[in-house]
Amino acid sequence: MASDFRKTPVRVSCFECPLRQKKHFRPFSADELNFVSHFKRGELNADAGSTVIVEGSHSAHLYTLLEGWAFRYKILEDGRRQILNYVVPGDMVGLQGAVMAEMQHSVEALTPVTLCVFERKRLFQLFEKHSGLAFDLTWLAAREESILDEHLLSVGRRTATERAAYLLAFLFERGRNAGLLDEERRHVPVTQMHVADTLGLSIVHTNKTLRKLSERGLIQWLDRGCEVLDPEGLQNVANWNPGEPKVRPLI
Amino acid sequence: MASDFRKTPVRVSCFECPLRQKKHFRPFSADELNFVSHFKRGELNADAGSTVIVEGSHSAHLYTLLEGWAFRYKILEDGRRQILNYVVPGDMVGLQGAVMAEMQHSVEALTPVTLCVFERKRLFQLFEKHSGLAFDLTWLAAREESILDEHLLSVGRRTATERAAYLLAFLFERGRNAGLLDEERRHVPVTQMHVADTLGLSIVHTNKTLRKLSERGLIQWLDRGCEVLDPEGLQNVANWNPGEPKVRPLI
DNA sequence: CGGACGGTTGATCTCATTCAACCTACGTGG
DNA sequence: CCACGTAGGTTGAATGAGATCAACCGTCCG
Repeated sequence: MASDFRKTPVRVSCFECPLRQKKHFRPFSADELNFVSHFKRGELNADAGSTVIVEGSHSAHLYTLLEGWAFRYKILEDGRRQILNYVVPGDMVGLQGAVMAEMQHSVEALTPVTLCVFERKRLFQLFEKHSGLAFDLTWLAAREESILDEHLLSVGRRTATERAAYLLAFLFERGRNAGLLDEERRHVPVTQMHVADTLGLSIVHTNKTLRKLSERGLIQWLDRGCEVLDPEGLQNVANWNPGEPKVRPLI
Repeated sequence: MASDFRKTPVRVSCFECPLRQKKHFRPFSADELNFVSHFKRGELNADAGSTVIVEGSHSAHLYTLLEGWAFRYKILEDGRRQILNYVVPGDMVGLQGAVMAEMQHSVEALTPVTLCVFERKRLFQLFEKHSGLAFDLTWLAAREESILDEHLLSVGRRTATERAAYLLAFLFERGRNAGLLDEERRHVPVTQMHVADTLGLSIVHTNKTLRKLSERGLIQWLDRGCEVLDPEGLQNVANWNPGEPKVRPLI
């Protein structure tokens, strides 16, 4: 599983970072850009299905997803799995391991992914010399927190149909903001197993619930993934709205 | 609801902060202590049951809980409520509102509480001049995240009994570390309604589940609260362990 | 003294799990 | 080239965990 890694030296320079160009991300100052380009130590490539970070590990690195889809999850001893959140380009993973002792969750790639690798040791330099970036880091952590809040509300209090609608609307929104989805590419690369493990449902019931959403014309299920036909319809079913897409930081 | 506030000028000086003395919190440097004592603009007192922060508000403040128990929650339009996490002394609330636009959840007092009030505007000074405290802020955010991860695992994948055991073990642990509980005072001040809304269960089923835990001698339910008799027993039922209690930052 | 709040219990019902097939697409090795 | 295994998806039937409904009790409080 965690075998197909190619850890290469920096390939995409931060100066030409494809993410930075997108209007969804806040621009760096020249100074910050310079720092980040030194902070970045390399890139990590991993195939779909490979485990990028293992729960319990003490990694010397933290990462920003540069390309592809991934997800964070936890498992109980007997194998029950809960997917905690999804990772799209611009999201940071491994911060927990960096500021606390060890990782409390694992991360797995949904598609082939590329991650920027940063050295944990240098994190304190970021805090010391670049308060703007430090603030951004906190911003990202606060945002992850508010996403988890919404997921918790969903799993705890929404019905199966509402949950499924919420999740797909959420994934569509995130994918769109990260530039992974647009009018042509509307394909969210998850299996029904992923949906089940995110929503806290069995796979059979997930299947039946998704089928209902299909029949209502809100989504279309394809091979290993889902096409969101009516994002707003899903939002209505879930009684959720994503709020204005804000410019977000990137490290 | 949000009526019984007494916002007073600083009463407890940070120099004599009762929390700082406890060995669970990391000590401040003289410089940091000085900054924080200026950062703090006052105290907020609220009665049990009062709403301290309302979802959707744009508060000019952020807070650290100095005394008492509180909780964060979200509600759906039709009234379904999900409790997201509990707040104990030393925990910060309102950071979301400070770094992002507005609060995405509400906060309510479980007992009479005292909060230290900080001015949001000054937050950037903290990042600029006190990287150690900025790091601590990130540490706190990362920790909140890992707690939410565990809650999500619980609500999504644990059985009702496991969930209840986890929650009570968790609350006991947090209360103990924050100095709210000890050999004499073992009373966790929640109603069964709070437990239900945390676990995503109905109140009836929560009652029956808690009863089973009582019968097994793990807890004892009292008026408006619960006494944890066997924390380790609960941890075993839930298949959860809290890990080494680490020294934590405080702002 | 009435009402609100918190807790308790039994009966019934339903949403979701589990079990058990079965189907298709895909990849691998004989 | 076919045979087989695996991954993902689908469907019906049986079962069960938890929700809902409906009482009822004690305590506190205005």
